[in-house]
Amino acid sequence: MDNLIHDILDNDLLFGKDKEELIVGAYQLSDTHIRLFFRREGSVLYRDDPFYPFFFLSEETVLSGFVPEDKKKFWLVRLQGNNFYQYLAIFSSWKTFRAGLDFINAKKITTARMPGDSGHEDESSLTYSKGDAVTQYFLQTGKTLFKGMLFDDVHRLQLDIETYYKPGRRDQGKNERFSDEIIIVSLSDNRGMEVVIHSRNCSEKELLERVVETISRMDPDVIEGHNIFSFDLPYLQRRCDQHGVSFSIGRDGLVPKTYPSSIRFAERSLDFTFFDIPGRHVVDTLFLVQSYDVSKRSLQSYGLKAVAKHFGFASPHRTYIDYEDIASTWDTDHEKLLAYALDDVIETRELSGMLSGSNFYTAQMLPYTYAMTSRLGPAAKIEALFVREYLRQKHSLPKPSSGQQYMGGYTEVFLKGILGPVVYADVESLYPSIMLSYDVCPKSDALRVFPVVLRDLRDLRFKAKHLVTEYRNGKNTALADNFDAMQGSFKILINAMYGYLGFQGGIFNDFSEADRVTSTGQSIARKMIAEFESRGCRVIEVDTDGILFIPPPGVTTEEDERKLVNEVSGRMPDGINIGFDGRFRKMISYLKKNYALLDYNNRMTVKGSSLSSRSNEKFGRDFIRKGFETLLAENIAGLHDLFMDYRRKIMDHELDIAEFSRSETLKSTPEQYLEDVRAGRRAKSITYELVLRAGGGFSKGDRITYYISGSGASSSFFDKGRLASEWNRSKPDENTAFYLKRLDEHCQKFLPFFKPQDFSTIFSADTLFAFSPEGIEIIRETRNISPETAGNNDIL
DNA sequence: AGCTGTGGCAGGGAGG
DNA sequence: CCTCCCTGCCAC
Repeated sequence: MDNLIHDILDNDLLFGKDKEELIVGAYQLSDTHIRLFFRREGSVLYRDDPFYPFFFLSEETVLSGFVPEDKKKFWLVRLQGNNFYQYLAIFSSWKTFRAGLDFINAKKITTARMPGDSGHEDESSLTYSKGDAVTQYFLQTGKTLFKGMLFDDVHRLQLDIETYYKPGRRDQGKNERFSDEIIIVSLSDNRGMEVVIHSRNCSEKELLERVVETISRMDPDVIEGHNIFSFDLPYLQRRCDQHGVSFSIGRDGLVPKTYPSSIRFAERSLDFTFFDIPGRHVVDTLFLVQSYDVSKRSLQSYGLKAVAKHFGFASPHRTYIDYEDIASTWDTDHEKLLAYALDDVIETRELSGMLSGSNFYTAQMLPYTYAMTSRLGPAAKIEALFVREYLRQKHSLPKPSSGQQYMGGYTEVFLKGILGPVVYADVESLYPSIMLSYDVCPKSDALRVFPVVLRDLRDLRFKAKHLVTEYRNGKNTALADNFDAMQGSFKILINAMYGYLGFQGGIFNDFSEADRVTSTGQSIARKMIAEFESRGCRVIEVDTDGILFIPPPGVTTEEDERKLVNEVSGRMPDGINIGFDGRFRKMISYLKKNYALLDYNNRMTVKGSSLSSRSNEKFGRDFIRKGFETLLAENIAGLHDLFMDYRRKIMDHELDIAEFSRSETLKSTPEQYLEDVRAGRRAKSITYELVLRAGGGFSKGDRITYYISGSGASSSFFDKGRLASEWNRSKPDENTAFYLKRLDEHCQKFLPFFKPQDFSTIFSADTLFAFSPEGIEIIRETRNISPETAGNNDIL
């Protein structure tokens, strides 16, 4: 158990099919044998067998911990995958894959189960075939795990297509979208190859043939693209079909298999068609970006160009062409379009290089392929680590417990208003630290794997981080980056372990342990508050593991502040450390989880859904931001001017569609929405009504950008939505009354900082008298009276 | 086909 | 008007 993770790294456990009687997992024991785990009558048995595709029964072993009469207590592994044979033919690298093939050929094995078999009939009903079919099937199902390899050593190819867009056609709906011709396919790889194949001098059919030939010749391990599952691959496949070109981009000339799949990012989920390319892994960088944004929440758009700019690897000489202009650019300046297409794949390469590394190293720890790992959520990965260790120790697995978690983080605002100076301190890795220091372990974890995995992951991360520093100092950037990606993969798993405890479907879930983690977190937060207060700090806000406070008068320099934080950190329980995490000149404290911070370089950051949300109109976000800056500068006349400026722009239709449109993500299918509305399960909504009226062309996961049209501030607007693309600058029909109402709603954010009378003077257009800030005072500080605090006051 | 958690705010439809 | 409830988005 000491070397759990290393053991995991050295063995391949692969999951099988989720059916009643069959194989639930397998190790690759050696080049010639695998160990198969299978279940029968409630228990898990295993046997060691010669290599797939043949296996013979040897002795069966019952796993420990299983109580046959107590079926409720133990359950067998919850399985993944759609065809366990597919998973059995997974090898550590393409080299061992070839060795397996040679093994089959050397032994002259001529029978195998064929693709399409459901795989769970009894032996007598199996379909066997001869000769080449074995080889074919072997290849068809083959995947590599990249055990022990460095990310840089794997051959990754990036792919992007451009189509000749005929205006008006795409808007007809999804079914029409394959009618455009492919004019450019750009390819690059991580070994410096960059090519653009285009149809300037050849037919589309010849273009497609060259693409298939090029990919086969390059023979990459991984194919990457931005939105590749929903656009590039299905498009290429469709056009190949139409031209009678074999879409054989898999290894050994095999064609991809497709099946519908879906992926979830926090609260949103989206459907896509998964492309399983034999012998290769497909990675969609759009998924990587969205997954990244779940924790960072820093991206405005998930489009390739926007992301490249955000991360700072967009070339300053990069060619930009609007979507609608692709066809005309192709006609007038095709060299420019070729440059544009090449920039796309180069940016995809950069993006993947930055975000893929941690998935790559996670895959080396898990019984999932690299492509699978890059699409899986964190809970599945955690569970896989546990299941793998249980099967290795030949122990049966528990069943998920039912119930729910009751507690979460502690959040409180003590002071509101305009405050400063401010220090931000936070408990380092609060939940993982608690789980380690307070010996948290699910009650169903009979082997007590949970704390061991957590500790090992932490130690491994520490070692990996150490290596990053070492290689950075030694100027070995490539190796440093690799180890940075590796420590990142450990970090993701460490942070996911708490969430897993409260996960309904987790077989090792334990809601009371999850509650123990959060309630311990709450008392640590309270202790932290008390310690800072007793040193003369005035606490502004606490949220879960972080605290914002005004240091006492004597503490003025950063050094003083750090010393203070250190002192409090020393007073915390063993294993719990508080770190200094920033200092600010001023802060606007508005509500829980909603505030603005002004640093010592006078840069302001705004946090919270009520102050800066992507679902708000851009003009509203700008108004609040500028308003807060003005407020921090205590410029009252400036606030009034700002309000008047926006009011005039709205009334004179001076705002551009980008400033007053709103965007929302479709979280269910339009059909599901209709169904729910009919059943009275949900109310009507502008976005879905809009999509239904547009008649197709939109699906789950799409972002709808719309505005409110018409006139009059009626009480409901669900039928007044228009797509942003329908807006006409020369005939602006946005609903002025609605947007003035929205402006007023945004003004409400400034209400707490003024007396009611002053507030209405500043944010009104009364022209009877010229506006004067005379006599208006900013309310600098309000003590927040929460129910809890109010109770304490009564006692006092 | 696969799935990490709670806490908090805003907006809008529905119905009294 | 108001409250209730749902959805969407965000902090941690």
